[in-house]
Amino acid sequence: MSEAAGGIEIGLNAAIVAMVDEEPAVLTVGRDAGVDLADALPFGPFDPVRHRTLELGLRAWVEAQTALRLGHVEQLYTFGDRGRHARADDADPHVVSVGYLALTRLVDGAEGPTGRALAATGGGFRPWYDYFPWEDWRRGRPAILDEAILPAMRAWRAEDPEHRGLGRALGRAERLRLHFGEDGAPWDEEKVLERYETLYEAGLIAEASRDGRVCARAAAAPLGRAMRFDHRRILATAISRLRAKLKYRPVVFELMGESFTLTELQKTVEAISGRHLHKQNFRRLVENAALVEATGETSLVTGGRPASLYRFRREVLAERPAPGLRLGSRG
Amino acid sequence: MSEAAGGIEIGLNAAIVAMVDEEPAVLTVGRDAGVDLADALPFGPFDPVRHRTLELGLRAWVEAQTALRLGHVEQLYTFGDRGRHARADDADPHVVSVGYLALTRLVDGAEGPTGRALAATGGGFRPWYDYFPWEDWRRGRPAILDEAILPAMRAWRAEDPEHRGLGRALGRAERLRLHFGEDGAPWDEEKVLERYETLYEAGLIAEASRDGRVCARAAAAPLGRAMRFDHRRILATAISRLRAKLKYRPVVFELMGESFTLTELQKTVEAISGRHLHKQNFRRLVENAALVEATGETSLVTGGRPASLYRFRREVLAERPAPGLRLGSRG
DNA sequence: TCAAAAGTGTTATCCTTACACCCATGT
DNA sequence: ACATGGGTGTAAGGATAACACTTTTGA
Repeated sequence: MSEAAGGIEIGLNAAIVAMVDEEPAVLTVGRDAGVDLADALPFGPFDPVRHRTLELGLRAWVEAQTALRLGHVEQLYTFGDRGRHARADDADPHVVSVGYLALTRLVDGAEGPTGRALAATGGGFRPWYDYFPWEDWRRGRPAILDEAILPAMRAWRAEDPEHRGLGRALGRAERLRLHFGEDGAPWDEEKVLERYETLYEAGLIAEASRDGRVCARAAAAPLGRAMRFDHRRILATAISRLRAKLKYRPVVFELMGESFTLTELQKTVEAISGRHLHKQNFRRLVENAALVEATGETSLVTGGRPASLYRFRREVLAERPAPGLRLGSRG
Repeated sequence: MSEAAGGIEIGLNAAIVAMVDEEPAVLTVGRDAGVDLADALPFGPFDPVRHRTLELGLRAWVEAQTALRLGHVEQLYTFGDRGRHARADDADPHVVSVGYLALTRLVDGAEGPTGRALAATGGGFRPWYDYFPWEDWRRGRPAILDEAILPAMRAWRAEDPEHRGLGRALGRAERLRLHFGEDGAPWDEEKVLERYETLYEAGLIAEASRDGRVCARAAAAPLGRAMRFDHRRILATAISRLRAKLKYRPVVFELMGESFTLTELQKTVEAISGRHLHKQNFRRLVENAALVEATGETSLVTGGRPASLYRFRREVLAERPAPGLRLGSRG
């Protein structure tokens, strides 16, 4: 019980999310080291001598490197996987990495903190649906599902060795039903991680080849943009969490400006949850959740009738135990 | 970006939960080292050379040391706090600890794996409400709330330096309302961690004295049994998570035997969620969630009319996207 | 005058809550 | 017979889902 396993490093990985033109986007760093062609999430080592907590450590290096002001910051998961994190060779020091989700607001287009952020990291904000095109149902069912994913997944299901989950794990058919909505089952937008992991196992994700899997299909027509190490998995975790949290915590407002129209708010929620919402119901929802209040001003940039501007009512935090946008199945 | 912070150790802490006579109990290890008088959660170092993932590492040492078979295992949170984990002196190596929740079933009273588990660790399973007496509302509002906690917390609220949360943090009055149900607000049984942290901040938790806080009140009449380091915080996290998860995943069954009566199931759910449920509504809930099926047998040990025995329907896992006991506000 | 987007009112349906009553066994 | 716990039916209320329609601007 006293054998210490020394030589471990703690890495902090952050999925830093902001809205860029109605699109949820994530900060990626450039391929500065030239090690790999894929995008990576910003990464920083945790130094327990300088920082009292993991979150403070994260905030410190993010703010130092990117000049972004982080709003909501949330720990996602700690990964200790060998073979996923590091490349196959075992010589490098072991890195246990703690994944974080952070929300921020971009002040301006190209100037301001944001511009400097991009310059400093050599990367930039990129729409998260570039990495997960099958998660964007805002304009209906994504074509990639029926054209590429489901045919391949049905083949994978057919070659199922035992047609049933062993022990408590789900079998392939069940996972296809529950996570991908096969056989008329509903699509659950929160199951982003489950879908990613199932695709990974089925060998449809380019990253899986590093894990010693055959990726014939992945090589032929890659599903979404790849990322370094297991960063795409961290991003999938981040999206899952954000989509879930939206419903019981007012996190959207961390991504919005000071004032906004109800349509802008709806577009943001739609962008995050990846689905279309009914205008009328969404408005009533916001209304009787008392999440916002009118500023009295109107916005004329909409193209039609001017829209009232609203601001977030901070008071709800003190009023309601779980303030959020409890979108039903239709919103 | 390349400064490595070496010399860190990864510790794995598990809140291993099982039912002991209608009480949720947690495995604690004895004060073998004699270092501290308080109970501790079982702890093991993570050795990345021997174990591929954190969870496998955890399962390995738990099974080696306790002979328990773990069912559901779930990562809770990773703590890097200095000053909470380690004692104040900075000389010892930094430990980042990953908290886990694990559910298990005790096969027998004193023999079998359980007995050996107790013997091997020098500790045993102890009701979790020993550590959190204010969380047990099964027999109505706990007396300790009105007798000790709320008076002290009102005093703490009165000496609030700024009467309002600074920035996005909640003020003392709001926290008392939302987390402790002051001023007619409802009690939310999932806010176990929030309550513990508020009590900690208010100086009512014995453990806080190690963090350099004055604990006049804590010394006079300690609230609940203390634990070593920040283990009670990990346990609070575990209870919060389990209470929440109960509602959308069939985790209760990890704590039940193969077959059980509906009343036994209800008692277990009540024990975990810490509140009383209406019999009729609970039964209907279980019924149309299709979570169980009758075995055909009956139990005669109830004292009244024999009760039908049921077993968990594993098939729901494949049928429903979120099978659980969505207890409403009354159950 | 028309397109585009904002904003309002109303109804059917389901799920939650709550209540009241009957059944089978041991003592 | 009666106490004890097991088991069932049904009505009221509130939240959700879905519908169609009016209003105000710019071009």
